[in-house]
Amino acid sequence: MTVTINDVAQAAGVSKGAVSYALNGQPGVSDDTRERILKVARELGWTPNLRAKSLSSAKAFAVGLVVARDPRLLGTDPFFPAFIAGIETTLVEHEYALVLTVAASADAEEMGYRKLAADSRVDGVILTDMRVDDSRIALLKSLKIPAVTLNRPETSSPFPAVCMDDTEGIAAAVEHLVSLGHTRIGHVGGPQSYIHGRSRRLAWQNAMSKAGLEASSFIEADFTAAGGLAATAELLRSAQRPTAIIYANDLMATAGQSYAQSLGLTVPDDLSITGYDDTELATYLNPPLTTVPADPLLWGRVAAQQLLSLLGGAPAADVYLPSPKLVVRASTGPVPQHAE
Amino acid sequence: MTVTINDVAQAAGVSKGAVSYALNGQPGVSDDTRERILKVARELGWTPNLRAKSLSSAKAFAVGLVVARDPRLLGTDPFFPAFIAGIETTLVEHEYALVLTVAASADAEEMGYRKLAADSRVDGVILTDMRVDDSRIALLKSLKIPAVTLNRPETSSPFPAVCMDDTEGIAAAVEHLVSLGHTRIGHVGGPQSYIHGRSRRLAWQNAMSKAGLEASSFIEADFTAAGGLAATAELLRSAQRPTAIIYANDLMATAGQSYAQSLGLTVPDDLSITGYDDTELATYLNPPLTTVPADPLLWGRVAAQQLLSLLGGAPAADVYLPSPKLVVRASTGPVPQHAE
DNA sequence: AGCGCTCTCTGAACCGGTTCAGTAGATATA
DNA sequence: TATATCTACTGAACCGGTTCAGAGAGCGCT
Repeated sequence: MTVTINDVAQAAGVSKGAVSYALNGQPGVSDDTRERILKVARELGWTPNLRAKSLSSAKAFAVGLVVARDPRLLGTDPFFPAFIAGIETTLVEHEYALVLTVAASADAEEMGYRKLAADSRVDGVILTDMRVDDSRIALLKSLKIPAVTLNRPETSSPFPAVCMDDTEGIAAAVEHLVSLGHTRIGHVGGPQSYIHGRSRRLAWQNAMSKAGLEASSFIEADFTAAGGLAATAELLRSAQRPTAIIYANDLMATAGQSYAQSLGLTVPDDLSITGYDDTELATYLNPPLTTVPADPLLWGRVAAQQLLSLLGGAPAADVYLPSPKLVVRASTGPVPQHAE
Repeated sequence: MTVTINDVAQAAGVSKGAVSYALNGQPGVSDDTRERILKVARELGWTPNLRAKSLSSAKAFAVGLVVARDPRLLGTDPFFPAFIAGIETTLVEHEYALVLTVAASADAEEMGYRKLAADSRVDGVILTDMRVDDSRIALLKSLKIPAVTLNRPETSSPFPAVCMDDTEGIAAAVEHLVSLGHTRIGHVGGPQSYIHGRSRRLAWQNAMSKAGLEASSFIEADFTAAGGLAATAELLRSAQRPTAIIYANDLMATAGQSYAQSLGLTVPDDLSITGYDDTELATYLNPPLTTVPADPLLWGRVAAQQLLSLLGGAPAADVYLPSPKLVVRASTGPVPQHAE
């Protein structure tokens, strides 16, 4: 049926071992013999059997990604598909595959990693959505699975991180709004249990105090449209209603913008709005959204590269990606006169 | 190190073969011996080595999904993440894994399937985004990979399909608009090379002629926000400007709605709009979007079930999922007076 | 010539399961 | 009692690679 290394050995008149050495570019065969073996293998149309390779070399030639999200909300996050696509661009070049697991709960997430480990499905994993005190680090350490994290967790981690600073973009958003005369700039953040939820809030806080402003209007939301709406409603109800809101992602910003408009407010005349992610839709909203582009494609590509080089035995060193720059569109404008 | 079937055999005082039979619930060992072997295996903490199983049983215990999309646009489609989550809910129950491939081009897509086949990474695949004359069917047939398709392709296909009728929802949208007095109802469709792009257009056409209306305002777009905007602009420029537009997905509808609003039109007073997908954001737009919920989670779950039972040797039979029903929100309203 | 060394290659073990042919013993059949 | 049948199990081959110990051949050096 399919041609095996045995067939090649027989056809070339050498032993299995010699064929293995020749095909893997290892020493142990002369150049002449190597050429001959390769030629025979080519003629016979031999292709390596990944399963056999996996068994004997104890490698899976695959990396894993466990996505812990409410499945119903997973579709709302534009980050993952693009991130996965980025991972793939690297993997295909190295004949690796991506094994994807979706987990609905924290338990399921842990089980996901445990299954990947127990079945040796993967040689390493990429950790996204790092949490402030992330139990996965200890888990993976105990499971002895190499990993790469997106951004460096606060917990001490033995795994290399691929870092993309999101504070600069948020700070730029604050500065941009301040330059437009805003002083009451609110922030609708993501869950503060996530390091990116927290770092964006801190970035907003720091930029605010740097500008001599009080960072008082903060609402912790959950990155969903529903959460964005609720947080916006709360901010707009408050006595010192903000004239601008910085959202931790585009989805919440869009929901907030729509909500504000439904109240009769005009964006940006009555309320300025910024997002984070720069989803495709952001450009096509009315008004188009001022936002900070995440670059999930690049992030995925580099994270996968990082993981593969870690698997190849390279020392674990963090990689820093360029900080994304604020993209100014029409959802931000001068502070309203009456609010001065 | 890890405990193998050999260790169990030795500890139980039987042969490897007996252990294998016992662990797999196969005949060939007495109940007493089986019990004893299972007990020993449990005590020793034996877990099957998937790689060895894969090699000897020639199965991968994984299914594949090749997503062919421009990676940069992948994030805009809320379908995939939820669909994948649905697949996962089935797979975890059966100890199967999902191998995901992202392909940017048609060539890459074919390569994706070929690689999965050559490496025997998967035991079967799920085909989404069926095209009118879909080359993947012949490809998979030649590669001898079992498959399940989303909806039945027009090409004759040996693979079972999981069908979810989208025509009913579109027809309902037309009827809904007709009942509101609209007569000029346009359609912004997806690429007509996709069967779901085409079937939605046909559903619109049929419903229109059923209502005695002319289905003349059709623009073929590409499911992206940019495409939705361009198509909307074209429709609104036309002499017989439609008073309502049915979009083939929410993303285009949202972009269209924003564009219309940016022209100073009011939705739905000047223009009614419907989408397709019922993304989370649809509820939180201003106005909230009338749309047809796709149920990617269910679709994924059933497709995976279908594939697994196919792999288990069940005969290939199509499955029909309930047709999604139109969800009416505030983006549709009575036809404008002056347009009567 | 004798020794050691390197280079090339072989044969077999090994990874951890599955599966099949064969056998011993118990049971049924005539 | 002799024979056929069945059950329960063993031993070995097998899946398709990797890897290691060791055998010869060829070479240089003293």
